[in-house]
Amino acid sequence: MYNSMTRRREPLEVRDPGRVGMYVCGPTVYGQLHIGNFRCFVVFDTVARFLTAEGYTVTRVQNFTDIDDRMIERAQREHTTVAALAERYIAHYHEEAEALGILRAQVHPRATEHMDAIIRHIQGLVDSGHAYEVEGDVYFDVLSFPRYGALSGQRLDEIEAGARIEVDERKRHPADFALWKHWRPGEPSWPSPWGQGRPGWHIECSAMAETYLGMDFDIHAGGHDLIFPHHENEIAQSEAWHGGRFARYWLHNGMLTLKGAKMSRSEGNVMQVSSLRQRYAPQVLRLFLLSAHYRSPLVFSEELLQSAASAWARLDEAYGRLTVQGQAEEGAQALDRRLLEAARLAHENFYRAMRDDFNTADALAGVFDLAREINTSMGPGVGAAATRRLRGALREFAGVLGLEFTDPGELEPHFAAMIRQRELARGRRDWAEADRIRDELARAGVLLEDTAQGVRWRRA
RNA sequence: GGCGACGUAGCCAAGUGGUAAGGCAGAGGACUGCAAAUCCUUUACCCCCGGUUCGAAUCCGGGCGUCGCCUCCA
Repeated sequence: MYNSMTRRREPLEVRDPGRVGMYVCGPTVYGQLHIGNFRCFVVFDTVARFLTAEGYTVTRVQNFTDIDDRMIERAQREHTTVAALAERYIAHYHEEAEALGILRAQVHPRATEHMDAIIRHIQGLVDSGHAYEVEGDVYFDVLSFPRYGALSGQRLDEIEAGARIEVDERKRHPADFALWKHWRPGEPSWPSPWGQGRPGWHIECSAMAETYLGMDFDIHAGGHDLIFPHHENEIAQSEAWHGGRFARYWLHNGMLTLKGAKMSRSEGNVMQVSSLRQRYAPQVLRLFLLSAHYRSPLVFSEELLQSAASAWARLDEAYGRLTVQGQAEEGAQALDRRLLEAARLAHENFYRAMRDDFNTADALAGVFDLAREINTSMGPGVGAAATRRLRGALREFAGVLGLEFTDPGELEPHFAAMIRQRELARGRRDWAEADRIRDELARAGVLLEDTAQGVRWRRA
């Protein structure tokens, strides 16, 4: 898998055999989340699912940033408290995440619930000379950490030259960043050795990652836009205090763009998951997000979602064919063998692709290949054992990708009776009656397909 | 100005040295009472110009273009 730190693909070598500790930078919960935010969570949920399928015990930690400038600003504007705002949008996250099939992380820590660890960490940095206090603010001293810039490739003199940083005369270097911010009227605050105040943005992730995963944990993941300064600063804070390595592998997903620019809450060019969900099945949204490699930028468009919807229908219908057919005691040997071979090949291709830096787009190709084989060969003559194997294979692939097939269930008896009536009508070439019944069933959500092997039904 | 990514068919997209997966859309065909679904066939000067190599979409150099970061950001 590709490691942003080394800019190379590397084999996964975990700290503790059989275990993967993974920290995903979560959202700041000041408002609705958009599909671009969720690309990250879907991608790394898929990574976690895959690593689990590979036999690792995965501990995923995904935080909520529930105290920062925007939260304070939004709370004041809405005449509510920061805490209430956080509760509302954490619930919002969970609702949308569940709809998208994102598994709960083992831990969803919140910054405000880890003040002790945060303050201890800042104190450690102050004590070891990596941070300094100015008028109740505490800043990290980037010049005290020689490796600063290793992840992002930024050089301190260039950062200075960039001149996009507002000059704060109190800081020793323009790139020094706040670990602790002094209290101002109307803001939530916590007591600290430097007076009432609140943590800066980056320190919470260091403190929480260390709390739950320790140093030198396996995978630190997040959006590509977090590389600098957020992740760079996390590394500096953690490694300056503890020494050693903060995280082994850094994974960054590409941005989702809309109208030629990164989808961003501050830019306003967003598509809310909540509104997309009204028009597209969660599997469709997920398939769309996984249709490109996770590190590539991805363009959002309705056309692509339509395309994903058609693609998902293809897979779902192939799966449906497995549930309503293939019940023969003794299957046609040649056909069974052919299908089992297709399943074996799909399995091989799927996992090879996923092992290659989580190449979901490539992995999906194997799934579609299997779907075509099912569409070609599946019929009443296929044995039950082979059918079960195919169903298991498809469900396994879907499970790794976080997709769930529609289970058509048993056909209700009165629908079955209607289908039999229609067959009788067709037998006497009473097309008007046959079409009438078909239309009625369609309105009830049961679609009929007349095939060479007989009539087949599926749900709309 | 600095750091980084990307440019493959109408659209999306995989493919890191041996003449191009997969999906969507289109066209033609098969099947069908019709419909739907499905299957088959079909569409690529791999951004441009040089270079390395027996051989390059893949490596190197130079362009052009798009995007991200350098400020809150998944």
